[in-house]
Amino acid sequence: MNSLRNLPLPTLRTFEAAARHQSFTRAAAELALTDSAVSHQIRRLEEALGCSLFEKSGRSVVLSDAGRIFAKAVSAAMQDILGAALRLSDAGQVQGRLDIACPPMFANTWLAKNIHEFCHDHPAIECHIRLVENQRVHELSDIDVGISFGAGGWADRWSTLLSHVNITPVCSPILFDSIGGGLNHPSDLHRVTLLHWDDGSEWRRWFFEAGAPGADQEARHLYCSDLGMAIDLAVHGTGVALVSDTLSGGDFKRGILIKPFPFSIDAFGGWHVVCNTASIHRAGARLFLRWLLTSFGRDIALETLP
Amino acid sequence: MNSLRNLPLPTLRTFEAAARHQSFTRAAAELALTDSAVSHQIRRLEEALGCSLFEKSGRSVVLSDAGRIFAKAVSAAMQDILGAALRLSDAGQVQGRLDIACPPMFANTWLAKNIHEFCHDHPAIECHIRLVENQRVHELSDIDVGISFGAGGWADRWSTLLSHVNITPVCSPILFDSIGGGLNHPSDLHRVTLLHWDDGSEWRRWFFEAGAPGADQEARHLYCSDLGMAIDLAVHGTGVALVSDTLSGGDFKRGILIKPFPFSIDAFGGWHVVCNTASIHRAGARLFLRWLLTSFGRDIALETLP
DNA sequence: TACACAATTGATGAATCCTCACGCCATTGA
DNA sequence: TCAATGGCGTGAGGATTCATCAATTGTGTA
Repeated sequence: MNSLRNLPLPTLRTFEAAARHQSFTRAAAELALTDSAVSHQIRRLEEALGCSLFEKSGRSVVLSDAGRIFAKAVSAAMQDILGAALRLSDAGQVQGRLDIACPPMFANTWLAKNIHEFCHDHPAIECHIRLVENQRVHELSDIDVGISFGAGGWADRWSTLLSHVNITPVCSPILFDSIGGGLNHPSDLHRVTLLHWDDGSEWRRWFFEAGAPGADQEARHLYCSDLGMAIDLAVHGTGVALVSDTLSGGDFKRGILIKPFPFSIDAFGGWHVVCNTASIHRAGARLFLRWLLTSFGRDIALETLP
Repeated sequence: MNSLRNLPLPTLRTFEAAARHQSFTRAAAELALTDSAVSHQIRRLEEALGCSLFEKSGRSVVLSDAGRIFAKAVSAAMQDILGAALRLSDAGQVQGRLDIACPPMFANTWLAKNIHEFCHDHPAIECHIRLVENQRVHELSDIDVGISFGAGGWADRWSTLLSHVNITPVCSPILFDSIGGGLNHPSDLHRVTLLHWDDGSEWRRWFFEAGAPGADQEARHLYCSDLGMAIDLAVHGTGVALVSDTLSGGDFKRGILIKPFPFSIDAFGGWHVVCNTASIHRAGARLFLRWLLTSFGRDIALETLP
């Protein structure tokens, strides 16, 4: 070893984790690798260094003398590098363009209210927010991060849940009053227009959960591509929308919307954040994801980042 | 950047070199890469960190503020890791088997005399020396390092020159005296047996350099696979060998061999060390190469190590 | 004795990395 | 002013490295 020209650097990260955990399995879990990958890497490092870093003890491993010496240096060095990288982030040094896509609904109710925090922390990141149909978030290839309502698990992208949503029917007081006899039972909804912001499955689930027959025949249906639009329609008395009981909290307070039924159901979908696989290694996107997930109290989800 | 899970570590080595030289080209030269590779790596690192590390200044490049901060941390960290790796080497911690192949000649005249140094410095390395025909060094796949006489540039292996060799004809005094009229002119050699340790080209070259016609017709020829064997044959008066004027220095002093002609020629070949491409990343082999090259005063050659 | 756990191995497939060829821009010198 | 040169950037390709899978060994536990 006369220079580190030939030291396989990727193995150092793995070694550091393995040394810290004194276990290949736990290191693999931390790094989102297989046990096998860790084993291979340690072996490569051992060959490069020419000495064994671990010794088998029973069915686990412990650091050898050489391993202990090396682990000390490596973990300190890694810490320093990580520290320096973090300092760059925290100092607002991160720059560049960040393209975000989300449905208008999300922009209106959450992003518009909160994004200033992110912009303040990272003044050199130039955010471009594109308001697109919920479904279209997954079709765009020229965005870094997207927010979308759905069931999760989209192909070719990393994604994680931002928040579950409890949905309940909402309508304007005027509509409520205009219905003879009010809305006392789910089946009363068959006489009003049902506002959909999806393909209709959430309403179907709601009727199922409410123990009432579906409204396929009798009720009128109006479909729109955005949850916010559905709320707007509800506000204007066009019909009853099935929306989050918290996102439109302000409207409830102001008396613009009311909840005719006292219960909510967990929506089939939820708000998810998705990230382009190409962008996920870039600092700007990662910072945004971190901020978003932290804001939603989903710190655990951060650890699933590749 | 929340962890260094996603930091591409190989780029750090490149960045460190580029920052130190303030030049991609010089960094590329140091790391034996192309300019392009360096450029790509820096770009990848910049994307991961989210900030530009270099700024263009005219047709060269200088560290940005962020770059300077990061370079400081990275170079220190790399130094620490390198230092730790070196400490393992120097502490004789390097272990494992090392298979070395060389012709008997080299083993007899040099390796046997000097290998104890290496063994002393690295007691945990188990050296296995295999004496094989010169040519066979390049055929063996189960060796780490080989030493061989030849022109260099063997396929699929790393190799470098250990030392040039000046060759001159040698024979025993008895043979010399037995020739009527002695060996005064190159053409006198046509009356003796020429001892070859190669395919005959070195003798041909010698006759050419000496300005004498070749000896293809008249002289007797004896071929053997080892230079040392040729010397032994010369010592026993079998013929005249064309060998290094230094490797058999002891024999000259003891009067066992004499040099009939006062000049030497630079042999076409030279002693080379070759290294298996699989072994060249292993510490044991690298330490051996370093020791060998340093012993032969070929420190420059170390830098050509991949 | 069977089972679960941890690490290892070899082969295969995927991702990364490097190079090549070209392009760009700034400096140099005729 | 116009090549010529030197240093860096870019996109496509091919080679190396890396990670995974599936099977194996060896150790401890029920």
